[in-house]
Amino acid sequence: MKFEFNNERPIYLQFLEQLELNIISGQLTPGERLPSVRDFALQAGVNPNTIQKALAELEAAKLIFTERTNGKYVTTDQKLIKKYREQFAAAKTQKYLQDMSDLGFDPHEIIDYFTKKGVKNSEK
Amino acid sequence: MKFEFNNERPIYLQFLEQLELNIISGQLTPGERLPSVRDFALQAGVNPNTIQKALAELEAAKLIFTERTNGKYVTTDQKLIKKYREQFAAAKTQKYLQDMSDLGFDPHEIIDYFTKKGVKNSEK
Amino acid sequence: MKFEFNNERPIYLQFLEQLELNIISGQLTPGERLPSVRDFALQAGVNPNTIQKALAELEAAKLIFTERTNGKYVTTDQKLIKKYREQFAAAKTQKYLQDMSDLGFDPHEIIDYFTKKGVKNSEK
Amino acid sequence: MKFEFNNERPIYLQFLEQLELNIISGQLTPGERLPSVRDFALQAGVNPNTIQKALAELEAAKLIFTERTNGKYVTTDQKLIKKYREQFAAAKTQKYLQDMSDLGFDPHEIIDYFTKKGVKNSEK
DNA sequence: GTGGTCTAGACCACT
DNA sequence: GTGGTCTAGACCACG
Repeated sequence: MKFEFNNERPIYLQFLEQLELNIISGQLTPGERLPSVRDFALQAGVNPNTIQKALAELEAAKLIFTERTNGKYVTTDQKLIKKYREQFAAAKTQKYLQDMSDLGFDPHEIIDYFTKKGVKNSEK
Repeated sequence: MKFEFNNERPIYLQFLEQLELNIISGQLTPGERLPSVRDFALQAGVNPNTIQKALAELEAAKLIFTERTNGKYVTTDQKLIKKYREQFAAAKTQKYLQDMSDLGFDPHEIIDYFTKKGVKNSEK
Repeated sequence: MKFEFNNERPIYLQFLEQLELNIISGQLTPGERLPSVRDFALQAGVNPNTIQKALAELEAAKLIFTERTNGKYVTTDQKLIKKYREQFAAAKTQKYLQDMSDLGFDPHEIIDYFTKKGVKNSEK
Repeated sequence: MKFEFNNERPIYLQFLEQLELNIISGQLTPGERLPSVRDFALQAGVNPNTIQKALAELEAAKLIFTERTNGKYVTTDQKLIKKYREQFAAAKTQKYLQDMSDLGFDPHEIIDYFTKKGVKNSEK
């Protein structure tokens, strides 16, 4: 796993989001054991406290759980993962439509614009 | 004009973006005089300095200009506005595609997913 | 006479400096009658008050004088004009040398740099 | 570092320029850590906000960058620094030649005038 | 009345 | 301790 950060937003948030993405996209499989906080910190080149903070929030969201003394694991609740994935996709799509509509594109234009750009990508 | 802010991000940035959107979407016409800094501050319910900071950045981006002692105006450079509009749309689309792809949707799925949501909108 | 202003500095100052330059460079001859405040204002496209303020300062510097009810005239004191011209040139040169030296150019480099640029101009 | 201000121009601009000069003249080395905003404010005897404003502009110009919670640093992009140095020198030289020419000195006189003053300096 | 600058002082998130 | 944001309030030059 690779992590990249910029200075505009809190590092713990960026780490959190990138890890969350790895979980809900299926790149980390349900039940998989996570690296230790220390390892994460080394990998990402940040302070262990920063990792702690991020993992604590992911645990609050039930996307990971801690087994006492054994480490942290990706949730095995596949329904939950799917739910998050759906939520994410819906939210992003909603936001995208809103942004384009704010820009003055009407729905037809948005679809045109989008498919033009999208098709390019899909042909790579 | 209405302004709404949350406290996740700096107010001046949110104000800046909302005003920028009004300009590049054409809701504010080129050459139009903007409300005074003080009026904006009252409207938005924030301190005039906060408005000032946002407007200074928009001026640096050439989207508005100042006439000494007379007020601030939307740029009359329509090409520039169009350029920003294009950039904005491209960036948002790019980001949306990236987000969805990170989520594990492959390009065809994205288009399907999108058009499903998009078509709903276009039939309103 | 043509006047051009930008919005960064007070208009009356810019007008003042441009007029002063016209006097000490000899473009306006000693004793020459100046246009009326109103005419200046029309020519320059600014408020008559702005012109007044500038002319008042030039009068304080003795570069122009007022003949009651007859208008304003360029000073006839050629020594004074020459003195200003000298002062101006010395100040500008001094400042230029200071600036370049602050930039880390040593005197030889300055002369080289300058003559290179200067010669280009003189061959136009 | 010493800072001196007059009240003819905004303090933040004067501070900005003096710091910029220190960077492009090489007095501050690439990658060097700057004093904290608060320290600068104490040194210069002004409000931290004033310093902040100046530094924000230097950051926009890429001459410095911020490391979150750690401080601000001089850019490490030496090419950029050189570019600014060149621009500065060219602009100052251009302006000087323009000023002298406005004063009625023709190009040869300018060079004579300048070398007279310049040579004095170089023999110090 | 307009924008611009500045201060004093406060609070916040981050590491 | 760091930078960043925000407020309240003040003063100024300009036209």
